[in-house]
Amino acid sequence: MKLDKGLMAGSSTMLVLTLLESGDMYGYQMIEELSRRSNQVFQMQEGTLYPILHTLEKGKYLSSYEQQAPTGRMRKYYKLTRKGRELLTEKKSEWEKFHRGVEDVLSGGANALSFS
Amino acid sequence: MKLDKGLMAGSSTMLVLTLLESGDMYGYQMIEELSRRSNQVFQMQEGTLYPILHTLEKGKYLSSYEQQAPTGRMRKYYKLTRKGRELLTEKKSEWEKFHRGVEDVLSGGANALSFS
DNA sequence: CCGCATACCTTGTAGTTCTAGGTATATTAT
DNA sequence: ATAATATACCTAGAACTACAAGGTATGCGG
Repeated sequence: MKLDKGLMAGSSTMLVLTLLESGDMYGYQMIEELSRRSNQVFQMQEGTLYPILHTLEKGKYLSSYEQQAPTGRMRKYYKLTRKGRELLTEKKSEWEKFHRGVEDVLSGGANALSFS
Repeated sequence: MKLDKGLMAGSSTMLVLTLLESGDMYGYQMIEELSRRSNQVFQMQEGTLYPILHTLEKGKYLSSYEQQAPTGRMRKYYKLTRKGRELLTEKKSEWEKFHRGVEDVLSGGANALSFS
């Protein structure tokens, strides 16, 4: 990533699952799509992505199938399973909580004006 | 943390520096204050905080001094240095970029409606 | 034919957090 | 008095995550 890599930890899985929400994709494509959607902020490395995909597949969060590209090359597509969709829901909920927490701290304290 | 610990990676330093922006604090107090400001979302562990403080002090981002509490106990207060303020500015800027990137991906693609 | 983009993969390293301890003092409950 | 709890600091080792850097292979353009 172009950012502090620490920031990515914990959100990579959510980002990958989110991509697959809009349709099956193969690994290389996910890297490009993630870059495109984030305005080039996220440049995920292959060494980051592939292990994530393998772990998610082992855990039955994704399934995969091979398909020949128009060019003739083989591509390995990944598909969200039901379990994967559930995981994504959880991850998004955690992100919301985390995000709100950070914003609260940055703004000097939760509910600073909530009771006014 | 009560959240996926991966999510915290990379933002803990920013959160600690942010706390010190509003005044000198000692470690134990930071943990309580972080919890309070985040509505109990962030429960930083001592094993997380103290190494961060030591690393920041080694890097001259913080200075420290001891002071006796009204109770008689000694407390080690930390203070932001100029270098620390600069680091905080950087960290906040990175957080903004990261945060925007995640939201863009979650919403299905950057600038999806920007050109309409 | 050679270089580049595509497409997949793995190993080892570095960074971060947490667990699980340890030490010590002050307050509160028994 | 004494035991338990809260305060307050610290560290070593385990677990997880991302990356760097390597490898393999195919298709296309010059």
